[in-house]
Amino acid sequence: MVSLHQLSLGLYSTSRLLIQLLQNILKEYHLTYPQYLTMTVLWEEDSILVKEIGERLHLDSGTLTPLLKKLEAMNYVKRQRGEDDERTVHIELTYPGKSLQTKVQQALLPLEEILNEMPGLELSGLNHSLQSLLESVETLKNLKKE
Amino acid sequence: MVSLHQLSLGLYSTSRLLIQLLQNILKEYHLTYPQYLTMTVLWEEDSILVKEIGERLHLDSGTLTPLLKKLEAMNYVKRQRGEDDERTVHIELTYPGKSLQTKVQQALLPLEEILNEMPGLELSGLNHSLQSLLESVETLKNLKKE
DNA sequence: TACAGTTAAATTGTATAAAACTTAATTTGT
DNA sequence: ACAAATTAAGTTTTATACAATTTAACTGTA
Repeated sequence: MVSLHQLSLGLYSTSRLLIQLLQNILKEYHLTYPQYLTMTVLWEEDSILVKEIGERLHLDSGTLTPLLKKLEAMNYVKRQRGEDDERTVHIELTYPGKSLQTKVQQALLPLEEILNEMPGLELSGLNHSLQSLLESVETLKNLKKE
Repeated sequence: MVSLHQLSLGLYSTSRLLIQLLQNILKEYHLTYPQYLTMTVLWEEDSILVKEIGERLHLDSGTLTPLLKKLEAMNYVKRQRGEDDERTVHIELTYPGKSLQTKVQQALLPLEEILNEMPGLELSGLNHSLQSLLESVETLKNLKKE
């Protein structure tokens, strides 16, 4: 039986330390990690609702609204009320926001390569297990909602 | 080659969602997850320096100082300046802090069992890979310090 | 033994997270 | 049609994270 304590501490520590490495690279582009994540969602699919960004990153409006306002202030995104449904806000990339993609991805490549070549690390297996655990945890969260 | 983006997002999401499940249980004891982690360190070794707690949890004094003051306000720990070295602060469990251990661990057991029995989840392998990645990331962080 | 360098906490400032609540707009059930 | 329920963002509050700076205390060494 795996200790829940050890598993959660491992996830928590590894996640935070890896993000620190990433932020070190991202700071050159004035992006925090959650801001970068938001941009990656938009690079994959432009013009998307706040709610949809939240679903993909598991973040809610309390986190995203101020974050998106900062990205707007940096002129990386535009925010527009939906015409059909006035409750929604559509997020669109600006030209500077789009051009950022290549630069940021290039800047992250060296770290990606170093990690993939790290001896004794089997990242694809880890990645796969993580997705399974994520699904299980989501299932449990939804169960408790009833 | 495993995508750094996908790996970090998996770690980040899974960590946060799992912690949400844990907080749901911990709130009955008025503990947040980082406060719980701090208590687990003290349950393993009582009377320890802030710096040592920080090393085990990878947290610095900017996070721990206010957190420990809250635990002190709840009467779970005592904070004492070192007599030999006035710069240090020793953290000790109070009696209520010690008694909390059994209660909290009991309360977490059901979730631990559910996760261990989740079909398709191989937690011990995940746990092992996580520790390897954590070590690699620590190594990289230390390299960059130079 | 001065004293530059280091160390441990604390403080400051910025940016998340997430629960709880509010507001405005849309949907639904009858 | 229309009141009730739901939904999407935003706001508020509390608690991290963490970089950067500050302060006080300790240490090695010329």
